Amino acid sequence: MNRIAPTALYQEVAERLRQRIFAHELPPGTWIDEQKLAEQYGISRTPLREALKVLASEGLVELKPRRGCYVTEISAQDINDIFPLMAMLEGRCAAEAVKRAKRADIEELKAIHETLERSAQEGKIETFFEANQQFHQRIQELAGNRWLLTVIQDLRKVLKLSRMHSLSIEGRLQQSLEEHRAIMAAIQAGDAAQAEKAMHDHLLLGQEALARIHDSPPPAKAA
Amino acid sequence: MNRIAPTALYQEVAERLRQRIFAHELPPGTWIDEQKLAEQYGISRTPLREALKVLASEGLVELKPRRGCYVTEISAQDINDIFPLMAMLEGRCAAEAVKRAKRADIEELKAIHETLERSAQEGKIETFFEANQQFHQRIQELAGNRWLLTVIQDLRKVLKLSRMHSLSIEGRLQQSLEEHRAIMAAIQAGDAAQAEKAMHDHLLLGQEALARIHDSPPPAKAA
DNA sequence: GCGCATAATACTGTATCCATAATTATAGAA
DNA sequence: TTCTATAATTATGGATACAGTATTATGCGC
Repeated sequence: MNRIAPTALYQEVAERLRQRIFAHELPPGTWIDEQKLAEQYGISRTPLREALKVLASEGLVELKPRRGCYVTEISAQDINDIFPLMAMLEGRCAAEAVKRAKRADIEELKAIHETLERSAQEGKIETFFEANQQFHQRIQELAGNRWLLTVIQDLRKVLKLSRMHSLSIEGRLQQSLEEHRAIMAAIQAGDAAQAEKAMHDHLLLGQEALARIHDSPPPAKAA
Repeated sequence: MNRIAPTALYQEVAERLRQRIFAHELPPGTWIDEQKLAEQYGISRTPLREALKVLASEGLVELKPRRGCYVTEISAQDINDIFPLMAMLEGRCAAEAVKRAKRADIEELKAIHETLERSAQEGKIETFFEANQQFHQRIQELAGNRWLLTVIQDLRKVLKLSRMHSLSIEGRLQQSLEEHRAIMAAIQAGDAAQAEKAMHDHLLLGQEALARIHDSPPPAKAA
């Protein structure tokens, strides 16, 4: 009698596949074996195929007619296209958020930011990532534009295809923290233009760090 | 032996449904009867359902579990969310296009613009719409950012759910033409910032016109 | 006469089955 | 030994059949 979550099977499957793709358990370029997967999940191919259609619309997989389904391989060009776009979009979010945020909203953001500071100091990478994600998402929600939110989330899904995405933060934790402070300060000051710029630059600096990593492969461990 | 276009059935079906939705032959809110449609197209429900999954990802229909599929009803709020977003995105396109355009590209744009002028003068609405569409699309392509293009096209699909979309141009043909002249002039002058602003304003003025139409229903005919 | 409950109908969601096309392997010829 | 052609195997795409749930209509009780 599960009244909530009347979610269809194909949606469940789509979500599970998303997680596996983001975790690079299914790396870019991988061929997706429908029969094996269906068997593995204990379902028929029908809902699985419907799930793949959804993932294809999201750009996570590519459906080649009569050739099967492959996890999308994202190019350096794609990364270079998406980051400036995200910088513009998230920048806009920050500006709108400042304009619309109530006192309580800012307090909430501040609390998330402090979690970020704390987890950075204590070296809790996992918590840091989570708080970082929350911080950005909360700002996007505060902007109050459903479609702006949708577009950003769609693009972020594509970015997650690249495992570098997370490395771009990990390698520059202190730097990232500084940028977050600037964003937070602008929001608290109610300065929309400054918040927009700070967020915009934050994203672009992330892209630059990522480009540096890309040039010199192993970032910290044995060279 | 059709070597090209090995397009799957579900894609064909998706495209036909898109056209019917955009033409308001299937108005927003309509329930989509899978069995009837499948019979009508002479296909089984399987590819039809796959097509519906794709349209749902595009936001053109809504899939309510165990309740069926309905054409998305777009709200005034959605319109107000999307237009400023499009203004920003198409503005960016214009700026990027100016930076990247070669001599020949500008000539091509100019040719399209002249078709626009001519069809406006001769009152050929259909041609005008087509040239208008081409003008915007060419600029977006010149920007050379695959993801920027994708995002804009996705949002435009949603806008097309509202039949007002076209009215917002028709009611202010001369005005729209003026704005296009400003855009074209900035591009020819190689002024990226000015092109961005002109394109941005062009979109926002379209939104305003649309809002005015919305307030006073019949725009030209008997009041 | 109105409201609620139960039953019947119809549609969605899933599974199984079949046909077609692609890929791979094997055999034969150069 | 290598390349090509043909055949076989395998996977994708589509159709049909079945099960479960929601909605609606009808009948009974208050």
